[in-house]
Amino acid sequence: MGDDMILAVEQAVTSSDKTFFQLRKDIVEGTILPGSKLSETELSTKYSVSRAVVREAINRLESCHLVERKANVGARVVSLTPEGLVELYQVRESLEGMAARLAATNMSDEEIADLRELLSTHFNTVKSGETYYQEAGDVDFHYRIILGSKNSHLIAMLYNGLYHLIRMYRVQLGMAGPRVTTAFDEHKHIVDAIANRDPELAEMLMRRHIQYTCRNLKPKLS
Amino acid sequence: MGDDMILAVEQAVTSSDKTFFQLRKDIVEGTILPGSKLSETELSTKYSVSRAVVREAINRLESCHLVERKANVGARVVSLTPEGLVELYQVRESLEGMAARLAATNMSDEEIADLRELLSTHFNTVKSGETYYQEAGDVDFHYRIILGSKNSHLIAMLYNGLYHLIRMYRVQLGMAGPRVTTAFDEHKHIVDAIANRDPELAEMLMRRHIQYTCRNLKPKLS
DNA sequence: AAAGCTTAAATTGTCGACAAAATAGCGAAT
DNA sequence: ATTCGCTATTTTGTCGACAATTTAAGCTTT
Repeated sequence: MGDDMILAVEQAVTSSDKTFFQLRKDIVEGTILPGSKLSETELSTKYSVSRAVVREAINRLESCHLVERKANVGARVVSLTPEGLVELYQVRESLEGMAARLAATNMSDEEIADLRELLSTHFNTVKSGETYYQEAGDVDFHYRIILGSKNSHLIAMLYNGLYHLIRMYRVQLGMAGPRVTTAFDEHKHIVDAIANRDPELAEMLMRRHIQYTCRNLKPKLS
Repeated sequence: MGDDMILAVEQAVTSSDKTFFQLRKDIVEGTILPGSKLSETELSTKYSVSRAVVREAINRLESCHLVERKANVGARVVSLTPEGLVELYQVRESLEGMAARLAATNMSDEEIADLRELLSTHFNTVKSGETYYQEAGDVDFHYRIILGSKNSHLIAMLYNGLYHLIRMYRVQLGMAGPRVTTAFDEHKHIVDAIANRDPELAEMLMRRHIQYTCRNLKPKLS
């Protein structure tokens, strides 16, 4: 079970899809470095596809904010900056706060029970010292709450839009920090608020949680 | 001076840009009806461009959430539903609330003064009965605060992503409601909070303002 | 030696044609 | 008459080639 379980729902039907997924993976995981140029001809020979599908893939990457393109010039992988990280987490705080708020109303009792179970599983694996579950568990937790909001725009913006960029920052900063146990407590309080059907509190706790995460990541980049 | 002054910064350099802008305008303003199919060949003959540029334009429209595309099937203009409107305004409340919060910190004194001036101009034109400034004035107000956040992600998501869809709903619902004066008061309070450098209050007032707007729009669609 | 212009190479933008998939239409069987 | 299956048509996906723009190189000039 890898850390890309959240991608399971995406299935590549067309050749352009495959190229898009591959390119996104290479960018997010650092195989293609931030700031590097994406040559259409070069990539088309590398992946053995036409330039048209590479173009389409690059366009989609631009929509994810993973590459920047200038007309008649070309596309480059985005550069990671401390300011960019802060801006990204401000948006994330806003959207995931709203997601938690909505989840407190829209998640079913069963979904909440599943979330609790995930949390306890996560807790046991972390306690037994297997830290490599850490990021996957965290992503899964947040993802379920986003889905629990039942808001398709929210889901699309976070999942198709920002999460890959966030992960790219995480990878470049050398994975997660050491604040596993505190993050676990924060997650638990958020679930409690959702289970108590308290939208205000759920939003506030989620926003604080993300603020803490940002403060934890920020010093690593500068 | 039309209601598309906010688009002034966008300039079409490539043929695909023009097609994208044209298509977006036709969809947002209702020339192409919600739910209708977008045939690539048909559009390519209609706009006298190649199918490739139409494809690229449609892909961009999909990123704006204005069309939905299924592989090997085609693209359709999104359908407008009451649930979709609510979801859209939930996201908008979240993002613009954050924009107001950030604007309270990041807007310069000069920008705030300009905003105040815009508001008084708006007030005078409304008082003199020229209601056709209404929507443009409202959009301009919100747009300046979004820019004032100085957060590029926020700006991109709202401006390139959601505002056209919001406008599409507004057009389909027969333009704005009659709550001009109350909205003006709300705008004024928001500017006051920003001028007082009070992020918490600015966010809260903006969120309430958008909630009211949504409640005002909602009964028209069902 | 440095700056500016001219020309050559490389890259992106656009186009028409072919391949693959899905839809529509027709006919046969129940 | 309806359903199932087959064929034909339409539509999307992919490809290679050409056009337009940008970038790089070389030359001239000061």
